[in-house]
Amino acid sequence: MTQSRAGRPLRADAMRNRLKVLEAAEAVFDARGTTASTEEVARAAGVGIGTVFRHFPTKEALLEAVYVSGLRKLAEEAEALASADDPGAAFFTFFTRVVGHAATKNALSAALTEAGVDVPETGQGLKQALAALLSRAQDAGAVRGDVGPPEVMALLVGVSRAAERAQGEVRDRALNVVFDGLRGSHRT
Amino acid sequence: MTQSRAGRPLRADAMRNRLKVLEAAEAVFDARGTTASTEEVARAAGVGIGTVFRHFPTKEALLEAVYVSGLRKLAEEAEALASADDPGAAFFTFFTRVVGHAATKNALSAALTEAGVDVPETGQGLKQALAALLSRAQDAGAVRGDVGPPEVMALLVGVSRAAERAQGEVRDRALNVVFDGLRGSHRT
DNA sequence: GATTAATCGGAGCCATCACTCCGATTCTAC
DNA sequence: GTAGAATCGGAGTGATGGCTCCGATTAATC
Repeated sequence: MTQSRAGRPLRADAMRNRLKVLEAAEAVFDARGTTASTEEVARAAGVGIGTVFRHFPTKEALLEAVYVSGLRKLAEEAEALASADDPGAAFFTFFTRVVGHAATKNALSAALTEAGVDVPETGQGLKQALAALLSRAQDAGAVRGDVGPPEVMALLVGVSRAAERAQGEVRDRALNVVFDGLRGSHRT
Repeated sequence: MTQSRAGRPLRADAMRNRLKVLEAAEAVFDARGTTASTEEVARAAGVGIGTVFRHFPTKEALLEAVYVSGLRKLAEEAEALASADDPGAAFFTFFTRVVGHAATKNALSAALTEAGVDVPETGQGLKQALAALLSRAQDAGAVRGDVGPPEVMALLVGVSRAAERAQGEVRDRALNVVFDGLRGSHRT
């Protein structure tokens, strides 16, 4: 049997390089889009291409690793807000932050988009954290009751995508429109 | 001087092929994304690659032609709704239709996204038609007054992008959230 | 320090794709 | 029908990018 599986400690230089590659990939994909070449990532990380492919056997695997990393950070932010005093503010703060990140980090909105489909386990973590934020905000009356996590995810993806282009005041006003919509129907 | 400029009538077969290529490009890019190869477009059109490049000297030019075509159709829809009886309904109907198209036509949301940036003249046409729809809806009190065409465009792009993934009821509910937000703030 | 196994690096392979070139074909004008 | 020009088709070119392979290097173990 192959003995490479299971928690063999991984050599020190290997661990270092793995991290360097991941960070470089994040930076490169954010700056130049997910079509940036693997060689560019390798250069940015200061390692050879072979090393990149050793750690991430496929470009897709590398991308997924970057996505997972980004989504995990978002999930952590969501969890940090989960016990805030004002559930409504917590929910909208989270929403705003995600959109803000997406505006500068190209890879993040892509990750968000995929999170709704591929469901790598970390996408689930984000969904759960978001569901918690949402349901607390709804209990507090800050968000209408007839939307669920899927709808919020869809809106999050949409606004994040839009934020890649629209910036500044336009983005803020568009975001406010969505927020007002989320707060509740204005009808009698 | 080169005499190819100005309205030389263009040979009959050339005109036919130009149309075939454009239609095929639209279909292929919608179905398989804008990364589909030019050769695939040529095959779908039933012509040689050389012919495609003769009419559209660059893949970018071909893409732009597809975008312009899609945006013009949208602009026409908007203009058709411009004189409807109910300005509010007209505005929201247009919004819904655009999102509906974007859900199935991959290239359309890309075109919309670019329309806000590259501003090929047809993008302007759409913007003007949209501005007219919006201002009539606002005069009728159906849409809040503090949003302008840029914000609506941003929302249109965002929701269209999201609609590529989220479908069915989720899409409808998310759309309703945005619509409620557009109708007006619920605050005192 | 020597041994051994894991890791590194990057030249090179193969596939893909945008784009060119030119002989064959087809349209148009007379 | 014919001449001549415009157009067509698709093999070929150059560039790029994902991925492999293996000798050189380096970390861990004794």
